[in-house]
Amino acid sequence: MPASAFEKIYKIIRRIPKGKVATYGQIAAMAGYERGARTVGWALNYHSGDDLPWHRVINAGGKSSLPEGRGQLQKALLEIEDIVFDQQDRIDLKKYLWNGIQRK
DNA sequence: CTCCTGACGTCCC
DNA sequence: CGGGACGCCAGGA
Repeated sequence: MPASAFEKIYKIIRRIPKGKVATYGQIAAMAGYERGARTVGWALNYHSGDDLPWHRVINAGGKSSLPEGRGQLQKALLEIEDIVFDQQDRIDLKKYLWNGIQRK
């Protein structure tokens, strides 16, 4: 039982399959907060655990919003998941964006 | 109760 | 194309 909105967000993020990525807005929309993209990021920042594939969460620009420090870590983790970055350190959302939003 | 902040998104200039 | 500002939700002081 989702005691807080975080629970829902965490749950959704955990549903992200390997090799796929999701944007804050997308997750927010799936959680029911289409305009609460910030809340998603805030939840992740507040959360501290390895059970959450936070590295699969990126911004609408297909890039990590984190500082270089965590950004580097995130990039490394994503590369391990078969995700590639372009010269601009951006991810090809057309190929790696999680289509779980369709909940097919 | 009010003000501020935050791993975003989108519009406006 | 780049930068600035507002809006969104939730929590902490």
